Amino acid sequence: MATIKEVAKVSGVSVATVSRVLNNTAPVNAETRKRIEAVIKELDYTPSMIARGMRKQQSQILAVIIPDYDNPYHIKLYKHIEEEAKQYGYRLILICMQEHQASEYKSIMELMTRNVDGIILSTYQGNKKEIKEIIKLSKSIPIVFMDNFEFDEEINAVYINDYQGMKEIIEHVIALGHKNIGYIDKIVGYKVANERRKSYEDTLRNHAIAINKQLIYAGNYGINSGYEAARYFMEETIVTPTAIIASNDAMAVGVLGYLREHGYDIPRDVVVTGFDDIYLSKITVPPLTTYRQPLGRVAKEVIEVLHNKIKMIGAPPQKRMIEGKLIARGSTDASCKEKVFPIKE
Amino acid sequence: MATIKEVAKVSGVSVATVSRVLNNTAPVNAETRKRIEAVIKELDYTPSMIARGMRKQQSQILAVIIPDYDNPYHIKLYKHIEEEAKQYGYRLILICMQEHQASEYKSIMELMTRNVDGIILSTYQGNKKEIKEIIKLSKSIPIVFMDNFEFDEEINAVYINDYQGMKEIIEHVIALGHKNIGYIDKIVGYKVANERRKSYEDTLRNHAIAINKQLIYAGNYGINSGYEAARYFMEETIVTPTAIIASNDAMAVGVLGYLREHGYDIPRDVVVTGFDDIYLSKITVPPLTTYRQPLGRVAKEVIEVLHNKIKMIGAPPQKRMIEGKLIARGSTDASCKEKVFPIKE
DNA sequence: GTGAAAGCGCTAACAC
DNA sequence: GTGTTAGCGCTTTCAC
Repeated sequence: MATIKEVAKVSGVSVATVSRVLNNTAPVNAETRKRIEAVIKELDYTPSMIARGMRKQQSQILAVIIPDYDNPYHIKLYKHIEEEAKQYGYRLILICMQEHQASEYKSIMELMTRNVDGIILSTYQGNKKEIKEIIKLSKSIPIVFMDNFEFDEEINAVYINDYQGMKEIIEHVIALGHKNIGYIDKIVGYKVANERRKSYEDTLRNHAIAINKQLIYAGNYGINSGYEAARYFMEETIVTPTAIIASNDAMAVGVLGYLREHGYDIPRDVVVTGFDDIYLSKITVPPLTTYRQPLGRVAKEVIEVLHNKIKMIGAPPQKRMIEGKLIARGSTDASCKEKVFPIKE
Repeated sequence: MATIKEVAKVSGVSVATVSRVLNNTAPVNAETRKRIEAVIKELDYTPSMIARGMRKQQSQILAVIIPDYDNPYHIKLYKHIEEEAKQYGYRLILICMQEHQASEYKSIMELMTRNVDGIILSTYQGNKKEIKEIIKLSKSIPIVFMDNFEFDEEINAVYINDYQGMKEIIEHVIALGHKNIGYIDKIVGYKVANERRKSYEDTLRNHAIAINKQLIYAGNYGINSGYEAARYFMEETIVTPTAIIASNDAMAVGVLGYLREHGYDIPRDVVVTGFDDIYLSKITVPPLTTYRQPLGRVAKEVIEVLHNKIKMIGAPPQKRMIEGKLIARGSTDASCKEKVFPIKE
């Protein structure tokens, strides 16, 4: 790999001048510029990002921290973030907490030693104490939270209107005539889980349906825990629900798995809903009613907020909430004949 | 972030000595070492990987290039690679070609400017000419190929025994009494596609079944193209196949989607098989017969080969082939009552 | 066993 | 409009 020095030598100028044409940071004689550009092409020179990063104390790399590779939701989010980040010239490091002994805090520290320019934190794993630490860290490195935060903290955050989303789902199910509505939660609830859960309870109450604690099951956002939840609802509760609301799609897939395995007809015997609208929700049998998160939009906001923060070190913290959309499919509505294939996006 | 200089100052030694205790690169007086270690802890100092990288001309970062985020196969592979890479202290950059206008070649060049230590190339996108270029690049940067190569090239490669895998699948289907066996290929065939296709043809021939070109459909490894293939087989071919062999799981999912949509009973009317054993293949209705790739093992070999190459710059190229395993499920065998949930791994 | 100093490839003052 | 130079944080000779 050629260096700036070689380019300078071959062009018969100083490295400063080469740097100037590279960065367009000061006027350069047109002739000289042309000559240098020719040499650059000739030597196939590309500036070392690492040296540049060393000098500028930044790397043009962002890190995305997610809790789980198996949930297509996170991968889809990552995909959109990557696409958006590219526009600004960032590369991404993907970190999954699931695998790591290390805490999110530790990971962020390590990322800082790599001069990562910013961090997108889309996890729901940390404990309160660690979140506090991370919020402190966010004074020294730009971080956008996508979960794991309280509204009153001074942080950057981009998130879906979970409350509204769950409200629409519950009202959809109530409108179908259901009263015994099981709910699958996430065990340790941070923002996402809290909002959805609160919405479930409020909406039931608003429709004069009493909340039955027995119809709330603590899952973990994985397929298996949805399966387990369905088993619990069908085999162990006093009142068997006729509707099962999973607080994400992956768990709903597990619910469908159990119900199918045990001969239930969906939606006749039981209706099922998810949340997120990952592509899985289209290929299940029947396809899943869910709440669509516009992840393209989310990613756009995330990168915008992060980039602002990176450019203007003192930029005020931003919180942006994004609306999703109820998607009714066969798991609640037998008459729904939405054409599933070809799957778009 | 504290620097080595501050540590040196506070400890009352030179940066060289601090560096020595950091890297254990020369004997240091026990007392001095202890003092320095205390200061390191006190200042919460961690060496800047970027400065270290600058100096040592390496970054402890590997890049993984995959063709597609939507196929869980690649994500699962990435997951295993990350886990393995961690043992050696590497971080990973994930690049998906699908999104990028840029070619694989361009991406690799860019990666080089970031001092990436090595590259894992698990794509099937490039054209012959570009592959040649990349093979040239592999002289200057360690690359492990997982597809897109010819056996006789002087490169590092880790791959599944695709030929054997497809052979087992086809023989399984033949044993079930099928003779009209449709096959869904990948359009531009590099190694993976070539091997599977060749195996399909050879195995048919070995069992005295004539190859019917009309029963071979060119897909693209995506769910939708499987759907399209099934439509083609069921609506357009003269002989309608009673078995559909998809050369990966994602396409098989699409096949199942079409067949279900049109009221076929699987496996009674048509049997379907995939390849890879991604988790999707367990949650389809019915679960999918497929060939399991031991990706943990694959990742281990990949990192081993790559790391050797990074450590010993002149290390001879290595090719490692790994065996998979036929997994028969409900899509070929109605009697198969494999318990799907909870999904393991 | 330890320190001084060069240098990795680049950018940005500062001179001219 | 261009060159010289310092320095980003680290490792690694080379002296002592």
